[in-house]
Amino acid sequence: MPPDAHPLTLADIARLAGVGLATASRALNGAPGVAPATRAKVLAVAEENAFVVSPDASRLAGGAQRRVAIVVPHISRWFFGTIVEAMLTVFQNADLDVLLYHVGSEAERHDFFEKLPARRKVDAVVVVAFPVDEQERQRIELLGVQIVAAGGQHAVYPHVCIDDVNAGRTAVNHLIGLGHRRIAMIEAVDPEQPVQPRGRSMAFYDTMAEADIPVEQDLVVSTPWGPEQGAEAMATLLSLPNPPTAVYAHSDEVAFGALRTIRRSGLFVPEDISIVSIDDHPMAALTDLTTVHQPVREQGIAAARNVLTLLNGDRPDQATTLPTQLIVRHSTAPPRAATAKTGPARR
Amino acid sequence: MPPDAHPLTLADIARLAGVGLATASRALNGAPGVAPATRAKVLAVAEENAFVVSPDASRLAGGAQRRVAIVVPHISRWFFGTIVEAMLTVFQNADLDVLLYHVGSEAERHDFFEKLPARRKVDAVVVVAFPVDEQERQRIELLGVQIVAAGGQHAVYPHVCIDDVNAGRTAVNHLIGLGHRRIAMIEAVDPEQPVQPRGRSMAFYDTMAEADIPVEQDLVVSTPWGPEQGAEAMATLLSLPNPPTAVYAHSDEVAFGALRTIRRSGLFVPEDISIVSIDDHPMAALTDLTTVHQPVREQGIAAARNVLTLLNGDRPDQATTLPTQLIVRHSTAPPRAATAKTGPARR
DNA sequence: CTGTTAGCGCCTTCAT
DNA sequence: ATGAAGGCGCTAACAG
Repeated sequence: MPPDAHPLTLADIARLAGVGLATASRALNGAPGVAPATRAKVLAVAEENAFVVSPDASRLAGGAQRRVAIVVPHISRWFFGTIVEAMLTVFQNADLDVLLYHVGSEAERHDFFEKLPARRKVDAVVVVAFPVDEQERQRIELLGVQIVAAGGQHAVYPHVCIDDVNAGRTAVNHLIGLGHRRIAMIEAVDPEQPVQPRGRSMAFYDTMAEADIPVEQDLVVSTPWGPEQGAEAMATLLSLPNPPTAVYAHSDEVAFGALRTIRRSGLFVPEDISIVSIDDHPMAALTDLTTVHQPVREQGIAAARNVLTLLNGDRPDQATTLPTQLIVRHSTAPPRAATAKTGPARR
Repeated sequence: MPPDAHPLTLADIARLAGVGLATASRALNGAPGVAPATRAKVLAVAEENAFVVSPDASRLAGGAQRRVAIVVPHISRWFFGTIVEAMLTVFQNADLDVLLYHVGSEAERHDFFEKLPARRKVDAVVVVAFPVDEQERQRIELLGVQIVAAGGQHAVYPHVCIDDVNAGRTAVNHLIGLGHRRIAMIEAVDPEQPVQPRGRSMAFYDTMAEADIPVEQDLVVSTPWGPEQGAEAMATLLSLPNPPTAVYAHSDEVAFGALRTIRRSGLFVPEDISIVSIDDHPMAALTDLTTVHQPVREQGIAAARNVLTLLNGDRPDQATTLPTQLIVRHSTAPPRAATAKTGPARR
């Protein structure tokens, strides 16, 4: 069949199905008030001709657009890529088009909130792992656009995330349980973000306090996210007069860098130094890194479902917190018998 | 200022600027035939009110949509995420909206080519690293949608890629130059794709032939992409009666798995066995993996620029091949002196 | 150079 | 349950 250079319009479908324009529209949109037989006929004709309603015209005329926006900071990183991939799957199954916006910097993010709502390009927006300030949120919601968060922090709109504090506590407690006391933390920060999530850091201070272990400020080092940065941070830690026996890193990717530094220094993991982090990146298994697993795909799926619910007119759960789980591999062990620390060396 | 629940329209801007509707339209679109002063005035008013033309209405009325589609197989993987991130940056700077489609399976891909053109949702589509068959291409081009490829193979539409054969040859020659003869290949394939890129495999056979080294079929193993798969493939290789002294892997991620298997077997890299691959994944540096670097961001940027050129009415280069480069780290070394077992076991 | 006038493809009352 | 008519916000001829 010769491909028609001119895509069919709703009018064509209506004619082919032998019904009126309005009826065809109602049928395609699943609107009520169409005889089942009529609807089936229209749907069949549409199917045959690979016809899909034009989202552009549809929304111009006041309908929904079946289009959502995903706003993400660093899509090339595993966490973000995975969560986006999961959401895409859900959205595509629901026949929603996805507009992707990358907001690495403050400026880009400002730009996004400036331009998107201005034209109602989408029915909903999903922000991945970054905060939206109250002004931005109001601006966008006033325009009737729904907002949902994935993989971030608590918020006033529906969001799905993990409990960072809890994950961090699990990691640190694992180290403490092994008998470590000189525990360092490599804090990962995003220099581009005006406000940093604090959960994973708080977890450290809280857990240490509960165990009555004073934290030395030298043992806490902040660094931008990334393996190279993790490597440097670890170098700083190792150059201390009295280095730590264990390290808690905010993220696996930071830990990977730290691991390299440790090994290049001629030290062994976990014999000389233990390391634990959060995420369970695919490379963690290959590196034998003990870490706290977080369900990434699941967060994306849940967030996408929230959008579907919202678009469906229902109210999704305000907060969804997915469970994390400690995965013990071989990067952690009791500290070298310092003096007489008879820790319960399970594992 | 109280955000207007009703976004301004072109008519509003025209009125505020004291000009006619058409003039405002022309001014905003950079169309010719507008007095500089008038244009400035319109632009100023638009700026003040954060007004942006509605792509939906614009395209409905026959204008461009300033919207492009990116079609990508596995966005959660480093290569794809990075290339998409690069393209996004370029597109956002050009004020183009990006529609993202994930096509993991054949079915999804079919779906894409079925529905997208049907409604002219975009001005152009970029396919990332997967082939488009002739029928699909024609279908889409007949509808006036431009098509461009990134990170894939040669094609009839503008494409940017690396020379896979050349990259592979570089890798294999490195091994041969070191003195290896029992060289294995771990071939990565995508079970979902009907047709596999052959460049990296051909490179192996060609280079071996040129060096007059017969390739034993046992030393070639195919596996789906992925670290775990690479690990298994390596296990197969190691269980051979006469294992290879060097391995050429199609991709770093596969090599990572292979590395683990080797080390878990108690063997040392590169003393006992050398390994080289292609990509230069960020973890390659951390793993001391010798690899052939390919410029990923650059491929994305070039492809995006091609789209801009096309949208601008010009013809971009039909083929852009970006250079690759061997990065020698510490996963490759001359083979152990065949008989004597005098390994300098550094590390 | 600038304003006026048709639609673009669709959804929505409003009738029938 | 269905058809007819108006208009969504904008661009592309046309006039002036």
